[in-house]
Amino acid sequence: MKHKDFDSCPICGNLNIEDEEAFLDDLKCTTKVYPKNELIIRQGDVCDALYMLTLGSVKTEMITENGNILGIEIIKAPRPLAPAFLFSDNNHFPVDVTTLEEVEIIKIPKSEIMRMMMTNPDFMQNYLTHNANRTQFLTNRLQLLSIKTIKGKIAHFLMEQAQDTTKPFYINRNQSELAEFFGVARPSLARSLSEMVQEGIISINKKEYKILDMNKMKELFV
Amino acid sequence: MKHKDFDSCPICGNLNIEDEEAFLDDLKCTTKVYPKNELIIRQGDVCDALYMLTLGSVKTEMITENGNILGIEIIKAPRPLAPAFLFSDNNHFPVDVTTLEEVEIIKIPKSEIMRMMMTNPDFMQNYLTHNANRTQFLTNRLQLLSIKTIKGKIAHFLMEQAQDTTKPFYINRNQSELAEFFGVARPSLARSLSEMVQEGIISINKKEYKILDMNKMKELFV
DNA sequence: AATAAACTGTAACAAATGTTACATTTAAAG
DNA sequence: CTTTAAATGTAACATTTGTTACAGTTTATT
Repeated sequence: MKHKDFDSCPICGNLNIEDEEAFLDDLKCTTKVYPKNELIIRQGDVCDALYMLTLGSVKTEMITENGNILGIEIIKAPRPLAPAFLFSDNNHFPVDVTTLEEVEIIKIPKSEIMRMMMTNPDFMQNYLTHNANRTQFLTNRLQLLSIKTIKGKIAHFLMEQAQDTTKPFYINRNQSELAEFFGVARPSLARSLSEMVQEGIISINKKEYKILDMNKMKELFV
Repeated sequence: MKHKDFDSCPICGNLNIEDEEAFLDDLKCTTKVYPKNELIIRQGDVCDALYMLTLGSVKTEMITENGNILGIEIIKAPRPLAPAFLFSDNNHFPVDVTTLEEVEIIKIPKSEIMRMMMTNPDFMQNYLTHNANRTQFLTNRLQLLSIKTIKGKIAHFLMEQAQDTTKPFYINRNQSELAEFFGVARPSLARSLSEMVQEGIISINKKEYKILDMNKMKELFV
């Protein structure tokens, strides 16, 4: 048994071939196919197994991969559905999950996941890294969202993006995307940006940004 | 070697005594004592080991345990300092950490943590659970913060707190604490609350809340 | 029971952001 | 190069929230 997209799975990706074969044959799990537009996981459902989406795509209200919030997130195979919640004390799904097409889901019991981790260091490393990345992402979003003013968010974001804060750098998102990322209205963002330019804090040329006044920049984090 | 507060550590707490002894004796780690008011970890530092705070307390700018944001978080021993970041791809500390008093920190290499996990199922379970709880907490905060209006935040929060939405329930935080939790000003919260009462959506009696109109409640999540 | 402290309600006003609308500029498609 | 669509700049106004201040209420302390 060899799965088509096994390699691109964030958790099972880097395992070597031997392991992959043994891994899947060995795994006590149930595979299930769901039709299109079916609600497969309800908010509040107990999460006692890892749901690995292996074929198709589902949608869920969540924080999306590219950082937008409370939008509909579309998850495409292969990806685990909520790997972090499997081990939390309050192990309930935080959201509904609905299929967008016919999907295949492998349901792996928690005990099996733990066994795999104990026996396969790469698997454990991948699992931990995947969750760690998610945590870091969430922390970052939370820091950004907890800044009250739009100018503050801009300042935080730009300082994070600029490797060298003395040189110009590129942001490859347009204003609409940035506004959505910040959770603010597009014209409001534009106003704040142009004010920051007028105040001599930054300069903008298309998608090239430059920080001109670091002190004023830092004052914006109130 | 037996550590005083070993049992109250979220990760090493539930291990049985045998394990505890073997565990600590066996562990290839370095213990270090830092004086008061020293910056021991800088934002951006590479995080290649688990920093376990075993004695004393430190402060860090972060999301606090009780949910307040971008405030100064005070961490008291025993607790790991940033267990999630150890395994993330971009393994850098997101914040500065400064000692508040003389502290003792055990620095455990990543490889040792992995070895412990492989050999000690309880340890692995604890580590995973601790990180999972953190993730769930962050997701929850993010959902709350991403609601734009104060009334929306209130609605979200109350619906989460009420086990049975048809019966009255208690919130044991006062208005100031709630306002801080929501990241809004106290008088603004009071205004929104009293408007929701006037509109017949909820009733409030001291710290007893009741949801009166579920439909109007749900309309607030715009 | 008296006093002080903390908490709550509320009002007037300031500030920030959202909304709508439209002109202008830039990028993409033909 | 022309035409069209997308992105940006900006203005007027509405709405929400913050700020400050203070009075009324409740709770804790003595």
